Amino acid sequence: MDTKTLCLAVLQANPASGYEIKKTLEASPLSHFQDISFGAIYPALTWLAENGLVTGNALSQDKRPDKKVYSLTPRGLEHLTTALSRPPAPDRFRSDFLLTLFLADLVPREHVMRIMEARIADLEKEAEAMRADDLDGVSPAQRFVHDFGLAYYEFAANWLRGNRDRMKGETAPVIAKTG
Amino acid sequence: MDTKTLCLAVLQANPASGYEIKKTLEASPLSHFQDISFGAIYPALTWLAENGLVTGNALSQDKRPDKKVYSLTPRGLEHLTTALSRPPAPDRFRSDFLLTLFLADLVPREHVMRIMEARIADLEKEAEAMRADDLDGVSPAQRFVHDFGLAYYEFAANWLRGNRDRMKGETAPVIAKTG
DNA sequence: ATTGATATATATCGGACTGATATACTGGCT
DNA sequence: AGCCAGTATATCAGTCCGATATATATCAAT
Repeated sequence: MDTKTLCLAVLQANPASGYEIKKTLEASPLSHFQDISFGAIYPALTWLAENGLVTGNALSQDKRPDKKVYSLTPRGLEHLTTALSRPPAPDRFRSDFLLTLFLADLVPREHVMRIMEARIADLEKEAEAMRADDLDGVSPAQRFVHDFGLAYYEFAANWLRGNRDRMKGETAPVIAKTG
Repeated sequence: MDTKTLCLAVLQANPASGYEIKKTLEASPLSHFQDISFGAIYPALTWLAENGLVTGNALSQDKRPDKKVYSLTPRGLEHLTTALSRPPAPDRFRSDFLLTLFLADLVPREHVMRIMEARIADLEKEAEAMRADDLDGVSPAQRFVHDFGLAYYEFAANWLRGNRDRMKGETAPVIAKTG
């Protein structure tokens, strides 16, 4: 989804500022499958406010920088549900790690095995963190997304652990030609 | 990786035109983890040629549009190996499908279950296609990436199949606040 | 006490990338 | 004859990321 829709998705649950939208998303199980940067959030919120999909209240805060808290309007909710009603785009899985493995013969094999170990450790750390997540008061839908994320990290870590020795030997790099 | 490096990665195996670079990547097991558009390839190739990382020969073809075939130079290979020697960026998993599941209460439940079935079917179709891949003459490194891709599709399809009934009931959507 | 790190908060901007579109020719199918 | 798919390059608007700037507050360590 684009940044606008993603902002609406977060605001649908609670009014929030741009900063809070990002932090909320990062704290949610959705963080493993969706991300947005500040550079995209602030222009998106301005656009959404100008077009009546959100309303913004500027809060002069006690001892903090000013905060602009945005709330979803009926039109914003309609935009969101319309977007969710369309068939979702295919998932996108981008991995520089697997690109490096694919071209493993161009770099020292120790380097390849080093990043392999590092990636396995990362995945296990991620899984460990998700197992520690507090799921009280979390809806079944959110739990479903959480559990899929956890299951993925466990799957990936286990698969790499069980297959890493296949990358120990020498190989001959070729990307097959088309036709 | 950026488009330039990805082009070099494909050219490292065989000289190719921009069009062929895209087709080659699409036919490779890497296609599940890396992608590039024509809009990025052609400017990248021009830059790479101007900076001596590739050499380009314009081929006036028999009965086809002209073709510019690019080859890797020693400097290009060096750029590629340097890029591969750096610790790879974290993987990125972007899923509008899981966003829709996360916000399942905002849309009719039948719609949710419909896209669930569709996604499971897609994943199984993808796995089926990969099982049919011809792996003769494919290097162990490429086979590794291929097998991980296949294992992922199988994992995802099986997990969703085993858990989809959890999405059948009603839920109450909330994205937890930070702090 | 002061430095440095971290957190809250918004904003802008260059560079990069996607997706759509334009152009142009070939070949096969109906 | 008409249409779609394939080969081939190129451009462009819209979008997004990552870095940077600005300003303030808190808290730990020196």
